[in-house]
Amino acid sequence: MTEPRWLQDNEKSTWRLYLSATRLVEEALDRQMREDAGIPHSYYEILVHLSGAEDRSMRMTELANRTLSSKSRLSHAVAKLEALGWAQRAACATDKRGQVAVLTDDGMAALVEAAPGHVEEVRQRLFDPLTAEEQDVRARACRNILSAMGEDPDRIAADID
Amino acid sequence: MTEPRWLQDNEKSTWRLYLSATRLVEEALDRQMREDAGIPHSYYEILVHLSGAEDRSMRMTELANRTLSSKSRLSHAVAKLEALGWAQRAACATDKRGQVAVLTDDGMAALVEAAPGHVEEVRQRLFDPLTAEEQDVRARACRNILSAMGEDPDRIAADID
DNA sequence: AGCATCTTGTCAAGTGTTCAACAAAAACCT
DNA sequence: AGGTTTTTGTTGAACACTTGACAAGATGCT
Repeated sequence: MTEPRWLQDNEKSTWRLYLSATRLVEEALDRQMREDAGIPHSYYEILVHLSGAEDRSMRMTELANRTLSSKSRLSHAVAKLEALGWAQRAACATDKRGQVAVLTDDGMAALVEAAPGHVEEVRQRLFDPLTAEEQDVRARACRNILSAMGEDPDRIAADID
Repeated sequence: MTEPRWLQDNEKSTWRLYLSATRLVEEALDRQMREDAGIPHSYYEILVHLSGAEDRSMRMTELANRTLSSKSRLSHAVAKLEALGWAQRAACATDKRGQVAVLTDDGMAALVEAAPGHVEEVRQRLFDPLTAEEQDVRARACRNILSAMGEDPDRIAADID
């Protein structure tokens, strides 16, 4: 067993800054969405992905992958959105095991209503405080981190599978 | 009502990369800690803060502030750590409302046991994939974001109140 | 075809978090 | 002093998520 690669003081600071910043941002986004639309930020993302899909619908598994969600989590989430009348489930035509989640008109309306406040929050928290160069470096850094975790940054950036 | 400042395509990509990277990192850290020590990453942070404090103890409210936690959340968390025998509550000498959380010897042992794996995970996910310059820019970016949210980056970086 | 294996989506139980309500003590007024 | 307001920390209920088990259907193998 080799000696752990402990963090240096400046690395500790970087680590604390990272943790605080990312958490506070996540928290701010979530709070804004809950106050504005009554749903967690992660549910909003489901609406966004559905709205951009063909027929406003997507297979559960694919939707889970794109929203970085487990199948179980997505299943619960869609159940909740269904109860709100913002999504519906339908049988999949080509796979009898399959389900597709569909964004309803009410769901689309809720999305349109919530979008401006959400975008403004994202801008204020994540873009306005950074210079263009810092934004570029951040994007590159995120790509490197994702690559190191076996993800394909291009796929994520373009939101395609 | 003015037109929302919608995100440009490249900003959308940046935003997706950021969201994916930060979430996957958080998830990896949490998973590692749960497998290694049986507690969430956020509970581990409590142990860390207590271990660095005078007498290995801290007032609940101060501990909540430093761990970016609500009082309620911390209260539940410490209850759990107490059940594990890793923390204890004690009355505060100077304020009869107050409680201090104390790290027990068992808690310290658990911390020492879990630390190497945790640090290694942090390194692999957040430091190894980035150049020194990218690390610097990230720290600066986090500072800017925190400042914009009304937090004091220096306080956070140094972990002092 | 028949049989094993994998995939899909759900569900129940357990865990962690938030929210609102609350009691007790401190701090702040005049 | 007496009364309001604030701070401190906990609690219970509702909510969100994870895990593991599961059934139904697809896929692969021979």
